[in-house]
Parts: sequence; structure tokens; C-alpha cells
Amino acid sequence: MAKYTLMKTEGRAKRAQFETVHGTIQTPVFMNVGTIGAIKGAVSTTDLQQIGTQVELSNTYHLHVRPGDEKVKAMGGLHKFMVWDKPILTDSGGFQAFSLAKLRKIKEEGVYFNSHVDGRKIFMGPEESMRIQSNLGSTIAMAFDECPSSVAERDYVQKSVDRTTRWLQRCKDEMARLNSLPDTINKEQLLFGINQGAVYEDIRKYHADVISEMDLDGYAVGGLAVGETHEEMYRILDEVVPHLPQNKPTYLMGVGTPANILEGVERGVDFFDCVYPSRNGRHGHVYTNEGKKNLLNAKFELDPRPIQEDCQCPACRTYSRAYIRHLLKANEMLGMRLCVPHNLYYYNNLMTEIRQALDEGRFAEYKKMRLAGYEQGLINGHI
RNA sequence: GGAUGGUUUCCCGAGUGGCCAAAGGGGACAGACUGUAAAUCUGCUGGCAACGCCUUCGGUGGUUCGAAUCCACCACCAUCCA
Repeated sequence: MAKYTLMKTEGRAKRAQFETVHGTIQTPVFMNVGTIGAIKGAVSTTDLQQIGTQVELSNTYHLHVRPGDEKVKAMGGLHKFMVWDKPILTDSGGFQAFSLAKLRKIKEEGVYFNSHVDGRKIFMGPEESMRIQSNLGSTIAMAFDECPSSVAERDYVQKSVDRTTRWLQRCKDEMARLNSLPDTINKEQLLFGINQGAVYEDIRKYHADVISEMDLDGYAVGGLAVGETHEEMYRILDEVVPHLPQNKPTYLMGVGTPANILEGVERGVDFFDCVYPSRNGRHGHVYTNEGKKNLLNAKFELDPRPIQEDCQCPACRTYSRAYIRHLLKANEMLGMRLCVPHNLYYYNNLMTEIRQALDEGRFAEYKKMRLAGYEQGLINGHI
């Protein structure tokens, strides 16, 4: 059912569309992260419609812990539950084995977690992850993988990657079974595999080649932006993306800054996601064409301008930096309720502009122009 | 008029002879965050020619080698008694 159509290329950069049961995704795309089925910062799915969100991303582990995937299924699946009819991608819970490292044990069969909510024991392996994601009924399910630390030993990474490959086969088998069951919510659920290998290029390429043989709906590069430098990340993308199927979408997981995204697009990435726009928005950091700004800074106390001139987001059309700063300082929820949608709008709009530039064959020029703007407002190298 | 308690660095508030530029909060200021245990976390908050010096604990004057800490007087605040 899913159909990836490459419409234009510029160097390695790809302009494509991806048709799913929940609608067509124009790529390159930035998916808006709502881990627990909601974007933190009091942003509703109605808001998402207004700020141009194409794909919402939620998390298997978190929704399994609370409210429970069975309950979501009983409510008709995640789309109905959160009232969102466009595509949803669910991350598998594999990343939580990394981010909740102190609360888990990794074995061949899967990962044993202690719930971050109440400490109870939770087991999640490939089959469990697929079952949960099937219960959620997401458009795209991610394979259950292990994300090794960027400083992990080579031997460990090699073993981990091979286990991730075995897990991927189990995911594929389980999804095929689940998609054929009569009461499955989304019988056309798609599966993306995940490339790992930390910063070892040869392991990365080896793993990419292995999973490319498995005929999945899409391929992700995981385990980046977890401590390595930007240069290492770009180098790995340079090496790995060409080893992934070019007739399938490529997803760079968890990345990143606007600059990271421009670099990723240039290297052939179609899908991105990152908590930055939402988390930074909650913390009063907002994205502009002149780089990221911390609205909490005293210099915005009497700044009558919108966050970004000409921005069409609700915050920028109505309020001044000074007022939003006041809200943030006063810990008034409206502050983040304005900053988070602004940031998501900024990212979504950035992707729209990227697609337009690709359509018109001027991506290289566009990228250069944007990066130059970000350099101006450089905050400790974060752009 | 009398009694008692109090006056500490931006605010609240510890500190009752040296280890005190002075705990702890708050606020202010700044930083971090990349498939979200994050409306969280960290740093910093008297001045300077800065491993030392200067100024600061209501005011003034004492005691002492040494005082935010003890004494005297004064000012102001709070509560109670007339």
C-alpha cells in the first residue's frame, strides 16, 4: 500500500512523497514529537492542524506504561484517542533502553525495564513492541532496536548490531502476523528498520547492507546525536545513507537542530524528528532565521517585535517578545503554549521551504542562505 | 508611659565571640538539553588592580588580639499592659 515516489533530486538530496493509509506525506518532513500522545506544552491536535504538522510521533514504551496500549486500542486506537487522522509514527521503545539506561537490563529476548512511573517490572522485546504498536494502530511502526552509546566499545557495538538485526527479523515476522489478524486496527501498518553501529563506519555500512535486504517499508538511521560531534554524525550519514534503499524513505532519528536538518536533507534524509522545538519552546528558547533565542534573557524585556518577523504562527501574529517573556518569567502556561507551537511552526515551515527549494532546484542556495542566518545568532554553536 | 520580642547581604530567613562575604529558600542573571523520566537540570548573585585586599549584618560609641554575634545609648517595627 505504502508508496514512495521520488519526485526530484539535487545531489543526494531527495524530494519525495510517501503515501500511507492516513494520507500522503510530503518529504523531507519533520515529525512533531508527542511522546505520550500529546505534544508537551499544552498543544492540541487542533493546534497541530494549524501549524502544518504532517506526522505526529508517539512512543510505544510511554503509551504502554500509561495509559496502556490495550486501553488505547479499546478506545479505537491512537488516531481516534488523540483525535488525529493524519499519519502517526510510533517509536518502538528501543531508545528508552538507552535513555532509561539506569532502569533496564538488555538480554537476547528483549529489555527488562523498571517503569519510570512506578518502578514496576516491564519486559519489552520485538514481539511486545510490535503488539503494542499494533494496538496503538500507528501508521508507521519502528523496529525494536538497541541504541548503543556513542562511546560504546567496538566489540559491544558489533554484538549489539547483530542482535538488533535478529530483533528486526522478529519484528517483521510479528508484524506480518498481527497485520493479518481480524481485529487489528491498522492492517496496513508499516515497518521501518533501524541502522545502528555507533560511530564505526564499517559496522554501520555492514548493518545497513544487511537490513536493506529485508524489504522493509522504510529505513532509519538511529543512534546519532547521542554525544558524538556534528562532524562525526555528518560523516556517518555520508557513508550510511547510500547503503540504504533509495526507493524507500530514509529517516534520521532524533535529529535535530535546523542546521542538522539542512545537512541531513543534503545527505538524502526524508524524515526527521526531534524534541528540540517542543522542549526548547517549553524552556523559552525559540527558533528564528537568526538562530535560536532565549526569550528569558533580559534583553527582550522591552522588545515589541514578534519572535520572528513575518512568521505566520499564532504567537507571532499576535504577541510581542516582551509579553511572551513576561509570561515565561511568571511561569504562566500561556508562555510555553505560544513558544512550542511557534517552534513547531518554524520547523514545519522550514521543511516547506526546503521542499520548495528542492522542487525549484535551488536547495544548495537555500541551505547556504539559512545557515548564514543561523550563524548570526549563534548561541554556543547551537543553531 | 511601661513590658517583651525584633532590625542580617535584592527579598524572606539562619547565624549569639574567631572555621562569616555570612546557611537555606525566593527572586534576578546566565547556561544545558537532539527517536522526551525534562513547565527539568546546572551555574551564579557585595566590590576590586582578585590565591589577597576593601566594604557589609538599623545608628553611634565601647569591651576584646578579634564583634553580625558582648555592653551602653539612640532610632524604628511588632505584640501586650496602661
